[in-house]
Amino acid sequence: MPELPEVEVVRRGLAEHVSTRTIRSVEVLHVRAVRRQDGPLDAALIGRTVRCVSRRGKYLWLPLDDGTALVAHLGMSGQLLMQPAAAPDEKHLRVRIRFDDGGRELRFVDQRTFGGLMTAELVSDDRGGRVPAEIVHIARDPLDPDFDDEAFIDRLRAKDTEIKRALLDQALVSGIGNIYADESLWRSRLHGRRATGGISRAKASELLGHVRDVMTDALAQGGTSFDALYVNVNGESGYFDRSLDAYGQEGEPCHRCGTTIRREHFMNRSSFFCPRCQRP
DNA sequence: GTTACGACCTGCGAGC
DNA sequence: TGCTCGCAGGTCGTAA
Repeated sequence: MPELPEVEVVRRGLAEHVSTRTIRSVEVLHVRAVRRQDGPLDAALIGRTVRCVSRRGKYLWLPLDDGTALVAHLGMSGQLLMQPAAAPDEKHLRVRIRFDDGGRELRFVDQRTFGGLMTAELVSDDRGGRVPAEIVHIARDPLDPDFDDEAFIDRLRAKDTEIKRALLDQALVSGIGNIYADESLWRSRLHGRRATGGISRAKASELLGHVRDVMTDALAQGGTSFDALYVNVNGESGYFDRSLDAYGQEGEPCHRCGTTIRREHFMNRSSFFCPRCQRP
């Protein structure tokens, strides 16, 4: 489950490998990987030069020299790999992009096909930055220098829903998935089913601080990897899974109070929490 | 306008 | 050994 730290690891790796390179060919091996693309992907990309690599939340995009961008979302199992042309194809290779310098090619590999690539026009956001039109509804993420803490707290407390549901709402705050939602709530001693309206400003601010901390910690360790699905552009795994306090810890003692961590179903997924530290 | 929920998809492990 | 079923979960479309 690539969340913000994992996507940022990928962005940094891509930036080293694709900036200023010109696309020579595009090969789509699975149509579902380009289901959100309007028109042929190759026609939109061939001959275009990549300027840099940008990110908002879990979305990555490569601004191109014609004012458009190649947008990527990794979904649950997507990988963007830089591979030598001679390297054997991955089992779940979906899209291959070659560059005119003949160097390493960019491969989009995705087992569960929840991720995908598309091109989009770049439009201005609320601060004058340029973002793909398809993702203007995605909120800034907590590591974005322009993230507005006070506005987030206001909108969070104004919502009529549960706190974990709000954390996973990418239109409110982006980049948080199931893993870091559970970790942030554990650090904040909040149960995910707590009503957003009942959260004080101070508690909401504390929660936001923990969201930032857990993401920063994960980023420093190369992200969270449970298996070979979650890797950087060189196919290497991160180590943050060894630092998790709640997610995946069902049956283990809470690192704070020793109470057994429990799991419950919530929003068609699993939530992990300490029943003593995080009371509903 | 806001919220909730089902569908999408594939590989793996458990159970029979 | 082989089959079935549940589980993992991010995003979007639709219903309420």
